[in-house]
Amino acid sequence: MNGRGEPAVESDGQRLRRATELLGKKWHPVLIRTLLAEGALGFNELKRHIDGISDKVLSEALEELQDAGLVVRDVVEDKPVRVNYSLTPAGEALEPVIEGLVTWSREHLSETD
Amino acid sequence: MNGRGEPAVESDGQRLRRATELLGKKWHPVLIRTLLAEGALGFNELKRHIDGISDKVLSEALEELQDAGLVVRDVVEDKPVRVNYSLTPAGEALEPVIEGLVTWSREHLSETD
DNA sequence: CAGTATCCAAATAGATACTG
DNA sequence: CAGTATCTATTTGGATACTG
Repeated sequence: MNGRGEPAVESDGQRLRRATELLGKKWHPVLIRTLLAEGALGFNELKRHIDGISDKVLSEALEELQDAGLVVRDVVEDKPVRVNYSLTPAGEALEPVIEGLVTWSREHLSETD
Repeated sequence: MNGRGEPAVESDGQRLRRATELLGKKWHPVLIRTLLAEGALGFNELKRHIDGISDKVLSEALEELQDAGLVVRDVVEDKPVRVNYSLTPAGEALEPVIEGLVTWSREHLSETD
């Protein structure tokens, strides 16, 4: 099936691009790493962990991570409402990849750029 | 030493950011992956492997990868001159990380975005 | 507490044409 | 073959103020 030369399934190259595009966003890696280390956190809690991020940018980043299926948003109906953010299994599965990046960076990226 | 709270060495967070910033550039991962698979390649050769990249963008990307210490440029004095690009050990050390990303993407990133 | 709305600046990428 | 020069478009990130 599929008459012309178009690949029937997504290529590794495309997959790699989508993964690096996602992790290349300025705040995504540190957000994921924080949730890996701390478990579920509320919006402002997360914000305090990150340092330097604005409400708007945090809000956008969390939306993107939800859309990608890495983070779940859980609304706890209290007064005032509380919203918890935590990783999905897909998000948790990034742990070895992220640690690989940290290790690679430590061993091969000069500190003086 | 170092009186105030500034970290004496770069934190893992900063390292992670520098690594993902580098790999988050649109063409860097596929460039690295191509050089991993093919070894040394000339400018136009590399360009043919990539598909869709312009001279300018390829040229800039290669410069950035050299500056980061992942790629070496080797000028062969022929007529016409030939310039080979290949990976440094630091570049080659990315192989498992990149394969980890591909695998993670295949297993956890939905194809329908 | 958990966000939105605006407006703005900078970084990134691409098209196209030209050079030694 | 191996690039550089321009100009433009798009994407991303940030400051600030406001809302339920």
